[in-house]
Amino acid sequence: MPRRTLENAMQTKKKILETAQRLFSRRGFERTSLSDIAKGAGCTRGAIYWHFENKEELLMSLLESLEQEQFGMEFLNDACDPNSYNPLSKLKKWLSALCDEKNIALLNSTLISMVIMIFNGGSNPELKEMMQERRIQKNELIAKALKNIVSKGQLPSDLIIDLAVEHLCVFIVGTFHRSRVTNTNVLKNNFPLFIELEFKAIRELTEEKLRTNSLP
Amino acid sequence: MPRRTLENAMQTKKKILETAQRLFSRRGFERTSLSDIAKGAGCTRGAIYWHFENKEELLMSLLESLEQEQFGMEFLNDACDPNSYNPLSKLKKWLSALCDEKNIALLNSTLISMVIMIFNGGSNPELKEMMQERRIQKNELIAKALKNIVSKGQLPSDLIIDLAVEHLCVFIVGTFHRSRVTNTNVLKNNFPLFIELEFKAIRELTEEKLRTNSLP
Amino acid sequence: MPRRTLENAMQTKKKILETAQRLFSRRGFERTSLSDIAKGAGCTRGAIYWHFENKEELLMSLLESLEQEQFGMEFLNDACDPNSYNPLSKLKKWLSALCDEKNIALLNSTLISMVIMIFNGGSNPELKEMMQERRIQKNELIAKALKNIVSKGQLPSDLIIDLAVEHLCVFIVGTFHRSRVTNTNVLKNNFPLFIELEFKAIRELTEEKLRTNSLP
Amino acid sequence: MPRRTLENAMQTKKKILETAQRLFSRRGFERTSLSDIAKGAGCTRGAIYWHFENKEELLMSLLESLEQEQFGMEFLNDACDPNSYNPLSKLKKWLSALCDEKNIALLNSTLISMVIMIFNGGSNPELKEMMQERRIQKNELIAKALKNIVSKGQLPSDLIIDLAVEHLCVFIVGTFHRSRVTNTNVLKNNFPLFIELEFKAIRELTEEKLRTNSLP
DNA sequence: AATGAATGAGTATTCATTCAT
DNA sequence: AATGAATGAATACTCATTCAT
Repeated sequence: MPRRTLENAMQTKKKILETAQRLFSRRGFERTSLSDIAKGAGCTRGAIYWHFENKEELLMSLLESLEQEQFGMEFLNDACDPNSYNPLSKLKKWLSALCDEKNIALLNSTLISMVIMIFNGGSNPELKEMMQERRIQKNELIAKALKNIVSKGQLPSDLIIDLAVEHLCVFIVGTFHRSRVTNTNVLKNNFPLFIELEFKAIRELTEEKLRTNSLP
Repeated sequence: MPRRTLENAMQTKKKILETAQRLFSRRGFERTSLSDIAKGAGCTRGAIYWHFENKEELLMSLLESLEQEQFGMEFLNDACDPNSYNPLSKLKKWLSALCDEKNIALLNSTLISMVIMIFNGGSNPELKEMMQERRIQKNELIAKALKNIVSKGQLPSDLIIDLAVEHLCVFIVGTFHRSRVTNTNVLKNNFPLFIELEFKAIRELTEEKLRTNSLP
Repeated sequence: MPRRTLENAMQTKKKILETAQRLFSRRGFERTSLSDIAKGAGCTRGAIYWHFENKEELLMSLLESLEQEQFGMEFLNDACDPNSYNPLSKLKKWLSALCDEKNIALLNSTLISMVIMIFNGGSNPELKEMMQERRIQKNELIAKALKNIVSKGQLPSDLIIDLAVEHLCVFIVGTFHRSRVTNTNVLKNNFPLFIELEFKAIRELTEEKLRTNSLP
Repeated sequence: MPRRTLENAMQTKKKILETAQRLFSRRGFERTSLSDIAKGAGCTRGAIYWHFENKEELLMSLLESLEQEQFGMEFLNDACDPNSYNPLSKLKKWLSALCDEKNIALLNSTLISMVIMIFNGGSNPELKEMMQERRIQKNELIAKALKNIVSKGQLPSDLIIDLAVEHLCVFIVGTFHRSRVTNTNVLKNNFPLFIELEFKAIRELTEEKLRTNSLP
């Protein structure tokens, strides 16, 4: 039963995207055939090719939608704003958003695992590079936020920014991946606590570094 | 020129395994064909089928060898030993091993990325479960070590073990993944420092939790 | 902006035909898709189907237009006219037309190559037969012209018509194909000369045949 | 029923080649699918891919075999040999070979029509260029032969080589194509005669050119 | 112990065609 | 008169697997 109106066409496209997301996440890009997607979306392979150039473009379309689903990025941007009154709290809010219900749901049920897989699998070098670049940009944003926080006196003025960024990244990445695989709620329930500890650690970073270095 | 006996056969098998490891790590399981492996190993597809049931079994053989390449596990076991004089230092040593040259090399160049990919991609459910189980076991081992350390008075007696395990795991997993993707040496060069900070955080965990909970 | 009536429709059809001619000639029938044609004509596939039954019918429409673009046929007809004063010069004029600028352009840039290709490729048997018939008709026309020329005393009365037709056809076909592939101007620049030589040869045909046959 | 011995494998390859030749000639390259060939050869598509890289390579293999089936090339080479006693007769022999039974059979029943089609159809630009080059080489060979014949005094010393080559080529190409499409035996039966006339024409070429040029 | 030949199912992609709007 | 959406069959090609030798 062919759909002919614009409305129906949009629905078809949406269904294809949804199915692709579901299947790519579940089985991975390679192991998902366009046949599978077509079957799942209730249309033919041909219909997919009407809406998308090819399989890769379908993936790219999916990834673009990821961009817009990023939670809490406004908080990170706020933390970089020199006019912000309390950038530290903004940064903490951003970290909190990483572990809230909605984000965890995103992590577990959607594109993320696909993205990780694509990134880890050697699949698409261009895609990989694109992601690498995005990571670097985010690191720079974090550095900027930290500098801003230091300038507001909320973190020690002798903070070694690179080190702090790295420590924060380890914490973020760890939280991210741990959230995906753990089956307890320990992390989720204690995330505010962990955040506090994280900033305590950052605050003591320089001092601790001096102490460590002075050891034999 | 007839290949003479066992010796040569073993060499063929070894070459197949090495090539498979290299290619699976680089391109992923799906995108690596037996033809590729055969070509890389200097034999024919048929030869692979002499040594392995099929492609999956070849993968499994590879994974078994992973087990034996785990670095530093003896330190974690030592940290659990009630007779150990200084279990905390053992635990620190285990953590250190995670970020030393050899382990980083392992992370970046071998099976690990393959495993992650296989784990993230839904390829093999049994494989996934097997890995989940191993993770739980390791968590329990860490819990045991922490309890042992507490009993030796090296960590506060009111330490909330679950919380500490989780915090440590976030740190470990974060370090692990961050090592794989970063292109700077910041993490590697400051790992001892990060470990010290980690234990400082753990030491303050309970106290901080009480303070956080008492907030409005 | 509504396309107003017949005028625009005709223009669309014309554009489709032009594009089809160009693309069929360039890439061949099989390798040209209706999508390509639609794109080239600035319309959609659907529009093509409004004007033509299907791809084959589009081709047939194109071929019909070939009929009318035949250059110089009036000269050949003139050469057959018993009332013609100088049929030989008419025949020469017809041959000349075969190699003039316009015809060469036609040969190289239009349907002809398509026709040859279709004819050589077994695509359409009916088409093939249609062309075969046309060739026979043309041969008969040439025979008629030669007889007329003989009757006017412009060629020897003992001319073996069949032989002369064949010789002329070899010359025509050779010129035709050679024009298409050569990249020099030698043929084009010397065509009048070649025509003179051709008739010289025809004039000596019978005599030469007798000589040849009398050899051991 | 899989074939396993070398002998059988060769037979399979041969059958594939034969079928491909037959089908390519009959229906053209594009319109012949590997499925058709496999069916005709009594094997699977996979078997074709065992013996040939892809469809194009299968075609190339076929074309290479054409090279070796070229009749009479030794005569053309002989005609170029400065030590040849009678190069003119060698050249005539080469022309004769073009129209003998065996060659005509080749023309009508084998690869030739495929080659023509491929050449006319825009199919493969590389293939086209390859053929163009071969044609140029052959022209040069003919020029060489004519010069040799002139040097032996068998053709006038003022012969304009380029012109003679072109005239000969028109004759050859015309004969070639006319042989393919005609349904009478006139050409075949009188070919020696036509050759004699051809050389008569060439002999008079320069003289005739001077006469033509001096016309108003 | 290993090769070389072959199978057959599966994959992405193309394209002529249809048809509601 | 023409569009845009969709179908479905066909196509070249890949690859895990089988098996006689």
